[in-house]
Amino acid sequence: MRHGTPALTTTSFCSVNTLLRLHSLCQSPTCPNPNHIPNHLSEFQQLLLEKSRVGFDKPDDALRVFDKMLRMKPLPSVVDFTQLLAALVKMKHYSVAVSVFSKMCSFSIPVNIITYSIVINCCCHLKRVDYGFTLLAAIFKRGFVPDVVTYTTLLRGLISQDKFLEAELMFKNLLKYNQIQPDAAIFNTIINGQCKTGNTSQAMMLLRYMEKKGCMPNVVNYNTVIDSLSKDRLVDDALGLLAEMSDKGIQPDVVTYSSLIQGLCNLNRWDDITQMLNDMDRHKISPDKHTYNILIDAHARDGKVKDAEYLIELMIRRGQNPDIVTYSTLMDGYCLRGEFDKALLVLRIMRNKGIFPNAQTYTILINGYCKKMKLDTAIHLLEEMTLKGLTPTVETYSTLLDGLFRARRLKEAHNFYKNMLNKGVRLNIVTCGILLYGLCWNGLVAEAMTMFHKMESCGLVPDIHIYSILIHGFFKDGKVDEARNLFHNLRLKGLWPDVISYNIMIQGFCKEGLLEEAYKILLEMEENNCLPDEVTYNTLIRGCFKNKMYDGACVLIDEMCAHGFKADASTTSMLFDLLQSKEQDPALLAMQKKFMP
DNA sequence: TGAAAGACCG
Repeated sequence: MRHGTPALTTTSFCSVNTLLRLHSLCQSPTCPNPNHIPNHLSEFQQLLLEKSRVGFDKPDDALRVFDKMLRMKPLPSVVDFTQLLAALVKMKHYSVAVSVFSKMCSFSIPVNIITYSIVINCCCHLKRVDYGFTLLAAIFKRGFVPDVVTYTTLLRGLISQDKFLEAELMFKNLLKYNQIQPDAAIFNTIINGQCKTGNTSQAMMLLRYMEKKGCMPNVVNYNTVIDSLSKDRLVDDALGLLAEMSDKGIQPDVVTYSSLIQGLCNLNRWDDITQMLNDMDRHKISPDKHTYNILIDAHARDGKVKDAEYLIELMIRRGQNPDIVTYSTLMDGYCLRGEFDKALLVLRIMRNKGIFPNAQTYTILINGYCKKMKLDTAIHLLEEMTLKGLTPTVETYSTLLDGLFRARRLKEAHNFYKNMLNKGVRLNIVTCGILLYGLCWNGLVAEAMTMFHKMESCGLVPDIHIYSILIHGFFKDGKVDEARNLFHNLRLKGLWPDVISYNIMIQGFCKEGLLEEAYKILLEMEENNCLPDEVTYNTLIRGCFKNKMYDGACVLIDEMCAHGFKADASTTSMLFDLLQSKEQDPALLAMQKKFMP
């Protein structure tokens, strides 16, 4: 079997890669003299260099280089042509790369497996993994042998198009039929796919498996799993993997620590975060832009905008430039506090720094105004962003739709929704959730059900959150049987209730005075390994109060405290009112002793 | 030989 075509050798051609390196060097601020052109280059090379200096980022320039290459004698090597393709890929001009490749084929320019792999990668980025497989067929037909990179690229393409199961099967077959010697990268592609499809535990198993197969996991493999565990709020498991890494002599890097810090931020474990930062310092790993952005986000979300501002100063002092994410995150923090003047100031600062707000930045701002019920300003911002040539995303429309529904501006919401469909915005599960919630919130449960069936027929698979919204809607409408049915059918749909849906059931039953059924839900949660949270207990306790079941409330309060939860504001005030009243129940008196010594 | 694939931020 041949391994590619022998390269045509040439010494006269200044490689595209070299050009690009020069190009980026000339663009970097540290370049001593951007106009300096070495004089030992040929006229043609200087021309190329000139081109690259003014900007090789227009695909036209690359095409001109390609035409020049075609006319050269001897013809540049397969490596040179491949480098041109790689350069186009680096600039994300995937479709141009594909057309250059097809031209190469029509001119019978030699190509090899690397050339093919690059083009397959382009197809995958263009969301046409099917073309990628057509190319794989061409590879076989021409007698080339796909290597592990070719397959990794295809697997990634499948996964990026939500075909993870196909990717997994293909990977298994590649191993089974010994088509590749798997490396850490291809394992990571699958591990990452499992993580992103919510199967972190399987990812962990694959991490173990690769080791058994003699492919030592590296820091990237660990980072992938650590990140996923952190996102699943299983930071302690992630910390366990960190310890394991050091046992195995695998050095953690800034990505490892950033993921862990992210996980700890979500749990507000500030002491542990400090310890991680100290650990990094000890290991001489400096926080990078991502790390700072994570910390800034955590502080901003927690309302600590002053600390967030300080962190931005700190990152600048440490040589990390704040980017659009940094500023957008800070803006989000201001919006959360309703400090819109400051949010708008950030927008101005960004522009002054030459960082232009994108659709997501506007969406954050629009979301902020919607959450504070300033719908008209939000709508105005939508117009502004469109005028600036930014295309609102499905998230932009969704947040506005949510605002309109909550403000009970139904007619506008309806028009807005139609408008959004006309613009060709593809609905996702989150938007559907917003629509269903909005309809239920306005007492339109029947419309919500119609919409629900419509979304199912469109191929959107409702998740537990969607069902929770509908169940909540039914309860709100007093339709207990419908709510109960929907809940009991969850298992038939292959879904497990989560703590939120259980809480909705408990709240619904309590509202209807069905305390026994509510309590049964609590038991069911424990059976299904879904631990009750503070909301669960508070809801049930308030239900007991309302139905004068003070003994039950007493027991539940003890149980809640034993789990480390506290009575929330509404439970406390309800208890306070009860104690003020004339009722003299022994259990009430006992509670009084407990709470008000 | 080279040139291609994998992890972290709104």
